[in-house]
Amino acid sequence: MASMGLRERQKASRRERILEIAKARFQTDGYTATTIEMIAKDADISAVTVYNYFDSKAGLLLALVSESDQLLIRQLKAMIARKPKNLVDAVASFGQILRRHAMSYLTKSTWREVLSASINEGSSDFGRTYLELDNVLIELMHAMIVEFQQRKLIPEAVDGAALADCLFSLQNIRFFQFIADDNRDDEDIDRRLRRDLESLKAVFSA
Amino acid sequence: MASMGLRERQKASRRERILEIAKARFQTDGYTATTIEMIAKDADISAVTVYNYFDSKAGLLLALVSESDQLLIRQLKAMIARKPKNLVDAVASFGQILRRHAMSYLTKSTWREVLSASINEGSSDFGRTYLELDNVLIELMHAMIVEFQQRKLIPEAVDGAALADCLFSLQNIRFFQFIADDNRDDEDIDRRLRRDLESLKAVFSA
DNA sequence: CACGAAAGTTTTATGGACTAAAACTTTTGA
DNA sequence: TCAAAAGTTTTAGTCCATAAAACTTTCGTG
Repeated sequence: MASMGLRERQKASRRERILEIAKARFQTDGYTATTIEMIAKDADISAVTVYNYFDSKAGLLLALVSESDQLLIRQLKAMIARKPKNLVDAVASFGQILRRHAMSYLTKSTWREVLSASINEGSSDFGRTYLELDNVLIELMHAMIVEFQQRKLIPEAVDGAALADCLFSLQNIRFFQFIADDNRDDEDIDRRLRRDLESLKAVFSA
Repeated sequence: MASMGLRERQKASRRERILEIAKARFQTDGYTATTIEMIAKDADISAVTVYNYFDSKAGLLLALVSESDQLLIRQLKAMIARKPKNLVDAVASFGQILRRHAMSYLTKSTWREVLSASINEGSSDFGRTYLELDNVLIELMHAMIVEFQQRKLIPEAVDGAALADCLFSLQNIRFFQFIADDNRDDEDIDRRLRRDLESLKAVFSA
């Protein structure tokens, strides 16, 4: 924006610069091994200034994660546009896209930092950013369900928003479990999520 | 065990002593305000020795949490013995007991420390202890479902173990959300969990 | 354009979690 | 009784995070 004063422009560009440098560092040295001091030195600023822009080291990480969101959202939209045949497949694909996207971006260990910080700092910037992110995904799930309703594969009477929230949450806790355990692979979780949905179908269709 | 040598007995009693002292400190001063140094000083040992017994400050906290488990399990068993009328009520009660028990024991802020550490340290002692804890609860949920099947309220054909895992997980993520947000109260979550189950019933009964 | 206020940055100092290594003490078993 | 094993303490250090004071840059206004 040309309307910004010098101060504002400097602030924005410095923020970008910190993010770029942090990203490079995280990728080459890993999250835990890179220190705030390193990032500050690379950026020719003091460590305290980094804290001026980001709440915490994990906050810096989240800012990077949310950058990758646009891509994830596009992938999910593409999947929805492909009109999955049934709800189980749709939710399973949703989860799979999320997991694969996550793994293409960060290691499980680094994701654990993100998730753990997202719980611990519910009130901070970090927490809020993360919640927004989830809300976007819930919205997508909702859009998907509405499509199913339009195709008459789900009754109109069902509360789409409530269902979206619930199915997203179910998918999300399986994502947590995926991230928490290094020995659990994508297919493992896929099977489990499908089994979840089949079990629910089995109880509630009675 | 009388068969233990002096060394082993000392080790066990010192561990107990640290736990007791930590519990007292956490209760009077709160989790974040108490330092490992304080606990060590109270116990007349060095801070490093505390780390010799527990992986981390959060690990100390978890050891305390798991002490309270026996009570929780008894409450859940009592609820199951009361033969709830339907699955929705049963799962909702399950969640409610968990939340109330949690709140009677620690503040949300302290629970956030527990949960965030449980994700971050999936491999450590901490993570394993926490997983075991969840498994016990899943087993209880399973027992409850088996009862429902015996009472012919759920078809025999349903995979009880899978369903238990799924319903527990759903309940659990709502617990996470309860803990993550100071402004969300027990009833709030109760409504949401019921709505989840009703939505699922609505889709899958078609 | 000059000057004071506002915003932003750096320096300095501090606290606390956690780790590693070396020195020391106690227990144990032969 | 004595040496090895186990456990503890001291010491020293790294890093995250925060606070306060001093300093520099930008901005709006007369």
